[in-house]
Amino acid sequence: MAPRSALKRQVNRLPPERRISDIMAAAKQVFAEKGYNDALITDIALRAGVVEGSIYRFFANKRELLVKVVEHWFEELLQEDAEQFAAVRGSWNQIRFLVYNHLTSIRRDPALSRLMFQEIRPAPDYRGSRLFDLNRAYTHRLVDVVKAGIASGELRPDTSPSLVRDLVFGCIEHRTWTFLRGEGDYDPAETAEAITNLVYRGVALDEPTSPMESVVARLETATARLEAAAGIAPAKPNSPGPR
Amino acid sequence: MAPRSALKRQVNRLPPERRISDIMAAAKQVFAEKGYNDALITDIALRAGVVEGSIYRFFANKRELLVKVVEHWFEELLQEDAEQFAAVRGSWNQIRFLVYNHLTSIRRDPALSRLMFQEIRPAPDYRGSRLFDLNRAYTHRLVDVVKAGIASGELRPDTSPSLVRDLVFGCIEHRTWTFLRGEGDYDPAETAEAITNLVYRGVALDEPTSPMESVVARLETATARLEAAAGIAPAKPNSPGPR
DNA sequence: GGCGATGATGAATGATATTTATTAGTGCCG
DNA sequence: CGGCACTAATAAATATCATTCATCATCGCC
Repeated sequence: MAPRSALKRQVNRLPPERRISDIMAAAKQVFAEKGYNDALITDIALRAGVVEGSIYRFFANKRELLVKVVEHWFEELLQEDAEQFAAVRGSWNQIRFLVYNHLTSIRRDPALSRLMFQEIRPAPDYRGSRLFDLNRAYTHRLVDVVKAGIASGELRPDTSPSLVRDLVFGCIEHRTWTFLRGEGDYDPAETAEAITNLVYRGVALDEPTSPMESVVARLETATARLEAAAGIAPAKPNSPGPR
Repeated sequence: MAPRSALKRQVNRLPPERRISDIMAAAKQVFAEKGYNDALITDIALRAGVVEGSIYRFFANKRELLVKVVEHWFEELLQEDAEQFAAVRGSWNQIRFLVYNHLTSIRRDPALSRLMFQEIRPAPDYRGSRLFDLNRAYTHRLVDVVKAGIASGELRPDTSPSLVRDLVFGCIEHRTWTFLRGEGDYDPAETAEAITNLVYRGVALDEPTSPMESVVARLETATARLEAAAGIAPAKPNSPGPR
């Protein structure tokens, strides 16, 4: 066939790992700035210093690139606070820690959180994907907390751990949509405290009694309010649940 | 310029209202079946018996068409159960009614619910849109329930109504994602009961006591289970209704 | 029964993701 | 050393839609 061009071509000779990470870094920026649909492969290629076609050597298509970028972010998220969490004692403090952490993660990376909620999770191939497993591990910490709380006799034995998980993470996501659309802000400490109190009352046999642990306390910006609320609570034991 | 075609054209002469409703009906089907992105204007036009260009006489673009379709659906949803709800007494029953209704609406129209959650709500122009107002009205009923419950002394005075709203609707949406992706199902009655009990305990001064009202009971698909659970609850009459 | 006005038509346009023919490098074998 | 085959980068071409617009069918009016 006829030659397509007579121009001399510049060839990018960086090693593949480097080009991949350049592409992913560029993609992360562009997806975050413009969202999935408005992010152009051309933009990403330009910012990564490669040409469109090169992206397709490493990623099957635009969506796979998105998935890889979000996976990478989520993996970091998951590791970040594992040892901190291990030090927290008591159901109330543990729930609060996880709520606070989630609120903080969303606030730190609203654009990627949005991509996760809006583009990744609703997709029909989400279940079975790596991100599904990662997210499961992430939210499962709360399930374990509830199970442990039941086992130790602190929480009602008829509590459904997965329902608590949906209650907590659902509430957080619902509450953060305004922020995710760029229309407002929230105080993670204050919000975490309010959510935790409400949920804890729903699952505990007694009102919160665990001492505020230092790990958690350090995260607080509204400690005074918290202690006031803890003082109010009437300590009335509950009847055992249905079934 | 040169004529574009020598073929005789068939002209659709239905009245505009009819063509608009045909287009919206077709769009509703196609969006529901394929989702926003994979729905082609060509498909919609074909199914509506009009030509692509005609759609643009009535709708500025594909997205406006989507918004109008979802608005239409949501408006019906909002009216449907207003008088039913008015008959429900007691915070527990009211919360349960709203939760049950939402779970049922999602289950009845998963595709449109998805479009609402995935395409409409995250958009930057959502706030200020008609759907924002409609959704606000929809969820505000729960806010009113909580406010009334506080006023009547049934619920804790330090309860945040908007937090309860986010807790409840967030939980429901989180819990329904599996179903929305077409991967499972749930029993609205059972789920509503579980959510309501958990949330109610978090906000109530005492354990749930309202009798199951007939309006709610009629909606049940798992009546037996519900009544068993109700049998357990200590029968203590409630303070009078809202306001 | 011609004459504008109205609005329906569907081919053209434009924007983008993706594919592919082509070519720049790279190293091996003679 | 110098062609030669292989790999991988390039950018032009293609494919897929949403959207626009020049044209024309139809209707009401005279």
